[in-house]
Amino acid sequence: MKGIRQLAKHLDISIGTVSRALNGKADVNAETRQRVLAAAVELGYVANQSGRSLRQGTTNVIGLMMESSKETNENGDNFFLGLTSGLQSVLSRHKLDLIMLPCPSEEDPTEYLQRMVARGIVDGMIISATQRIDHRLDLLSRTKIPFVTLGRSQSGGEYSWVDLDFDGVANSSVDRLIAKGHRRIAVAAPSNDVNLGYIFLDGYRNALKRHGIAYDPSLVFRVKSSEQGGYQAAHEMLLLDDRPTAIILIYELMAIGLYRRLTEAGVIPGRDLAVIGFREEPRAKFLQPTLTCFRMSVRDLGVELAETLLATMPAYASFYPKGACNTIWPLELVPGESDGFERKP
Amino acid sequence: MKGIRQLAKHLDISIGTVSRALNGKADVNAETRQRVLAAAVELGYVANQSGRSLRQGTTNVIGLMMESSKETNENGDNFFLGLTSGLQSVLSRHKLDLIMLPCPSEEDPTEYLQRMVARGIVDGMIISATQRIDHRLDLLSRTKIPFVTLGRSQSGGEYSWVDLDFDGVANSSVDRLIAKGHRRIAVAAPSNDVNLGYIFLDGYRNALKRHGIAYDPSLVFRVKSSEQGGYQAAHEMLLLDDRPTAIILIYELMAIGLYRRLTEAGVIPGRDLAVIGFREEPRAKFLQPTLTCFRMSVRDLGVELAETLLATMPAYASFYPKGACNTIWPLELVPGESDGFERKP
DNA sequence: CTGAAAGCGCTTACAG
DNA sequence: CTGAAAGCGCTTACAG
Repeated sequence: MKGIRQLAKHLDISIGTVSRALNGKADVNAETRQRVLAAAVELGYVANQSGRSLRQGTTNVIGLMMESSKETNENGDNFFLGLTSGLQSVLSRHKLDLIMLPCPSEEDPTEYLQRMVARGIVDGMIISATQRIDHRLDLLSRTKIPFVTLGRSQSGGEYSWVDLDFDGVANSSVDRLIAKGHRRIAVAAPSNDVNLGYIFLDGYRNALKRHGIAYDPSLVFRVKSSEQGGYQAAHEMLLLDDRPTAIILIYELMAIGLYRRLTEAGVIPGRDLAVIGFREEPRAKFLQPTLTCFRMSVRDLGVELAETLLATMPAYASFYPKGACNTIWPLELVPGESDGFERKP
Repeated sequence: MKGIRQLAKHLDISIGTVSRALNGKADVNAETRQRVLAAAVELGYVANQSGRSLRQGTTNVIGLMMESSKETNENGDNFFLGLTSGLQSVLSRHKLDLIMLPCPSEEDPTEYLQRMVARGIVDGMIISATQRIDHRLDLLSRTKIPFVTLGRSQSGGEYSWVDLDFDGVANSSVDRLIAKGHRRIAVAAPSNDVNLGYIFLDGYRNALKRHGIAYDPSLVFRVKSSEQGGYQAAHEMLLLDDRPTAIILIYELMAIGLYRRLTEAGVIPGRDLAVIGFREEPRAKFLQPTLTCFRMSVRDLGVELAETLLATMPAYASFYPKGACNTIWPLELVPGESDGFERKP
């Protein structure tokens, strides 16, 4: 005999009372509750999750799906570890636990998610790195499991999401560069189908149009979201006959590789080429000249994501009355020296 | 009605047969099995995990505990993301899933682990960043849940572990520096109670003794395992009257901060000070002069960890006959320019 | 080869 | 305030 039965026997009361005492139900004698609580600590009893879940239909666990692609791994993206801190600060208020579900790169993400959801180990899901077409969202909508995404998508119908303000970054970058006299402004965008690339490029094209500058596809470098991708973008740019005078990067680590390739070619950022990076990143802090980039709090983003998710879960919605919602997460420009020069006409 | 009951009704057979067919039991008519499998796919049926776990007493899930300290987050340690790839490649052979359990920094790690284990959501645990005294290991030993650690500890009694060869790194670093004429060799070691610091320092002291050099405590800088820690170590070193001529770092990102502080002071690595870094790291690749460091495959380490864990689990031990074991994981020296000069006597 | 039944550990109406 | 009992969804001896 083990579990709650053993504890009940040890206390010589019924398992029902033990359960009620442990779960903080009101209709338990104060003294009984104390005895139960004390015995639970003494014997190290914690309710078996499978038993609870089966009975209650909930697990009190929120899942964060991560695609651990080779690319992500090698570049050491600290984004997820930062997010968890903010997520947990909210979830812990409600005694919810966070688990990270790393999808193997060989496995189809939708099938992996399907399996995880069907097994019933989570009450809600957080999905990141949304693709433009992302069947995971269709799956979650169909299954009716509460979820929130970090990033928009064309899939999944109506749902709650939080996304970075890529449009804002594109606009303020272009405006800033044009104010300094630039007309040929390049972009290094992700080569995969992640949705943020599309949003950013839309913003970029609109911003150019606003300034009456024609869109030139040869100035859009589609590269990996990595340091290597930045190197590649610089490499391709240097091969152009009519080089751009400025470049905007859409991934934080690109700047490192870009600087390296530029340095090899004797092109100095901030003097020969204006560079605006994406998210401010500790690893890019050492760059010389300092990088103009955008600041945001990853932890606060985690808070926002968690609250948005809970708002869609019936059991917690009363705490977060905003309900289902879509949030554009702002980024703040941090001026550096990398785009500090005026372009002479 | 839902779950297996619904599926059985749809097929007009008993739930027992459905279960046996789905679980690949031998005593099922081939045609029946086909029908069941087809229907499961069609209706998107996957067995509820809580139901299975409760009945079987296993969850087919392996947990990887991570302490998401602020320090780790901000430094973007890609180590864990790299590990998961290797871990999963082994676990997936046995249809085991990996989940990452991020312990909030506010919470006591042992209590967090206790809760996760008692809930019964994992069949086995992987513990990293072992402390010299680490109550998590005592807990796991007591609970008799299969586990493996990345890193040794004085706690927990007999158990399986894999650990990097810190002693080897210390020895070959010291030997190498001494061969180049250095006598005053400093070390930047972690300031927290993580066990690897102790092991490394033991190796360092023994290596010095082997060469007849007295141990000088003022040459051991205890700093954070981060870029900032490297900066701090360099800073403290520069304040010394009798400066060392060489320094060994025990964390990969320290090199970045160290270089920065040295550069600020006009001290050139590889000319004025010999530097040996720890693990080879993409983010430190850009350093000039190139860093002498040690190479290892994080993915293969994950493979080793997973196989070591499975060897201790009765259900899988037959596949990994090595049984419980302790492995010292080798690192290979990668010569760079940072310690390339001969020290003049 | 299949079905009927027990039971994994819990929580929660229900009765007292 | 407490106990007895049902039942969450599954797997697995057991009987046929």
